[in-house]
Amino acid sequence: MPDLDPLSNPKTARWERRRLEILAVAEAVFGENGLAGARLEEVARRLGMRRPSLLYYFADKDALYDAVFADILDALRSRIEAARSADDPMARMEAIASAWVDFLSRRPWAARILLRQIADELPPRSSSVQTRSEQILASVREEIEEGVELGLFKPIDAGVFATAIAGTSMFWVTAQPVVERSLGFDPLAPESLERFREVLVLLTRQMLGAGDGHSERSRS
Amino acid sequence: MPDLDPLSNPKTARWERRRLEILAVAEAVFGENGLAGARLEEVARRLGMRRPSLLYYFADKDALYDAVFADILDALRSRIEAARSADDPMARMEAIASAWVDFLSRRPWAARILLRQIADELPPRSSSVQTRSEQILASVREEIEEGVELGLFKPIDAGVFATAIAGTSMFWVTAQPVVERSLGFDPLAPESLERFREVLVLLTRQMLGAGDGHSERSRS
DNA sequence: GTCTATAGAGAGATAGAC
DNA sequence: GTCTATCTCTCTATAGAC
Repeated sequence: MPDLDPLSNPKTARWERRRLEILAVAEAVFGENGLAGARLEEVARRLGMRRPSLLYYFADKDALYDAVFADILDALRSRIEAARSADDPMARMEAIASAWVDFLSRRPWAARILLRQIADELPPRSSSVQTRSEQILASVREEIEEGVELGLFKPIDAGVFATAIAGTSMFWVTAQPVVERSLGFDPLAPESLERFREVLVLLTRQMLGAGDGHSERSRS
Repeated sequence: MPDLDPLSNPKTARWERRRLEILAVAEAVFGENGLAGARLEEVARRLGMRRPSLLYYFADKDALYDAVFADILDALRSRIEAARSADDPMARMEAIASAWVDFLSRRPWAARILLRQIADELPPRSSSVQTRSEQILASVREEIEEGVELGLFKPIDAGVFATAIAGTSMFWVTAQPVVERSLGFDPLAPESLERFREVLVLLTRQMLGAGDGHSERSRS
């Protein structure tokens, strides 16, 4: 990330502001089209500037994408950390699950970018990105391990849990146009989101072992 | 789909065989790179032929992609239809959920292609593709509605259910490299898949309202 | 059917004026 | 800082020989 040098210069405030404007627009364009499909021309157009001007702020297309992605992960991480303030472990896990839906539904382009990142299977583009992803995963794992140690959670694999919550949420938010067309309702409407959040919380409790009150050893 | 004319010609058998070979390779290349990122050069290379030869079988890149996608949906649909043969409604729903994981885990490139298709938010590329998607969704909805009418299922929205099952499964299969690196296990290993399938079946029962044997009208 | 050769269209990146 | 002009590369698609 050659653009992150904290120059601590004069005029840096205006530069930083412009940078953030570009990031916001780029998030939408990358979200709509993916990295390969996105056009710098389109980013510039929406900002009312010309293509080469973008490259004054970001070294190249990849650097711009990396900055967008890092920004998404930072925001996500801070949401998740905030959700960890609840008192008991199960409430924390439910809050984490809710934080996911909240974040993704308010920032749907981010959901698409994350989804494509998974689908592209690429190793994270930069080590800073990798670090951020791992921090988020580590938080979730820590919470689960704590609950397990306290005897409150089933020893469910953290990977299974995180995949189920993250995958369902991302898919829910992202599938909006398809679902809306096929089934005649809008997954991002407040009622739909609320219903979905309930399902997700149920899913969380189910996976972690606290059902509706009855635990279940009756199967397996 | 200009390639689908059932010419019923002589020599058509060989032509059809070659077509299927190309489709299989193209599925992998599109799965790895996405539509925009895939290179026809790479498809041709893996087949030991040259780029223009591909265009003898498929009009252009988009037509090739559409054929790959249609093939995936056809295979998926026949799996799901097969899963509907079980006796009671809940067993059918569990079989459908299992069919998803089975299909996706055996055909991981298809999972990526489906995932990107969702992320790309595009209207289906051709009407035949749209028809196929809707048939699959309709099957799931029918099953749910039947169970609801019989009083066996909660009146859960079909969209919520399908999204949760499909999203979790696709994400599980696709996130393989990321999860493997971060958490130290392979989501496609048989044991992992089995564990995941159990979670998915639990999730199915939970969402549809049949817990561990106790149905609950106690809610709503 | 498959090839070589090539046309043609984008798109990213750079040079350099203002 | 932002622009115009342009270079260069990559990839698709076509023409036409064999």
